[in-house]
Amino acid sequence: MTYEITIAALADPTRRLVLEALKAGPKPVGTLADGLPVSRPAVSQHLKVLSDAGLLTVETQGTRRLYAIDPHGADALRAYLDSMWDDALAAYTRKAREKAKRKDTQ
Amino acid sequence: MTYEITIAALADPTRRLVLEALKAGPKPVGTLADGLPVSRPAVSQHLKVLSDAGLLTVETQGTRRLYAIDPHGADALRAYLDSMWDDALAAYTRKAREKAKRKDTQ
DNA sequence: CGAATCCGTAAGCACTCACTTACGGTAAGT
DNA sequence: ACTTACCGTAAGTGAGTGCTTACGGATTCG
Repeated sequence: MTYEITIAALADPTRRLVLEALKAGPKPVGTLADGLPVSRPAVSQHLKVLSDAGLLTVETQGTRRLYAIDPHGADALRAYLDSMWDDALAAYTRKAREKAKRKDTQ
Repeated sequence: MTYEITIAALADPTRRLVLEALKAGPKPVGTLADGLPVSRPAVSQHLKVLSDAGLLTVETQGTRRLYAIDPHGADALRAYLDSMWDDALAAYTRKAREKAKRKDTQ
């Protein structure tokens, strides 16, 4: 899964509430909607977005559908943040070191 | 800085392009705009959003303004991802272990 | 087989937001 | 002082999206 879709999925506050609710464990759609400030169809749409982003897993049990957090759903996003900010931090420290060296040789 | 603003700032593709461009080092607004598919005012607006999110630092040099990646800008977001998905992973492995145990005692 | 439950999807609407052009303000060069 | 370069902001517009109500499909229970 690409990290772009993951960021877009996490950008919505209601979808983050869904994830928070799922931290306690898998839940069906109706139960999730009861604890959220939006309607059940809205929750269903958010669950689709989160699933497409690879953040959730689905398990069908009869007419119910159990949604759960995918433990590896945020891996790509974490890798992106690491690559972006590790490079930035390296450039930062390198520049700071050069600055110190210049000051040293003066 | 709260992670919500960080996610919202990173959700836009053009803003991610700005960050990619700044990986090579600090740049003024005009130089950034030359390498991006949008106008200079658009870049200026994106830079404001990124700065408000704590992802960028600004340094004024005469009439020019040098923007650079803040090395600690994504810390809050990383902490959020860690707390959310470490818990999910713990719950997942715990459940898997219980499942194995049940199978064991059968 | 019929009723009820659980859920996803379609259609429509209001709102947000990314973009553009136009403008004004500040610092450097002649 | 005047011009030029660099930049932020205001105003307006169009596309994207999160929400609702309404509807239809699938499964379970009587």
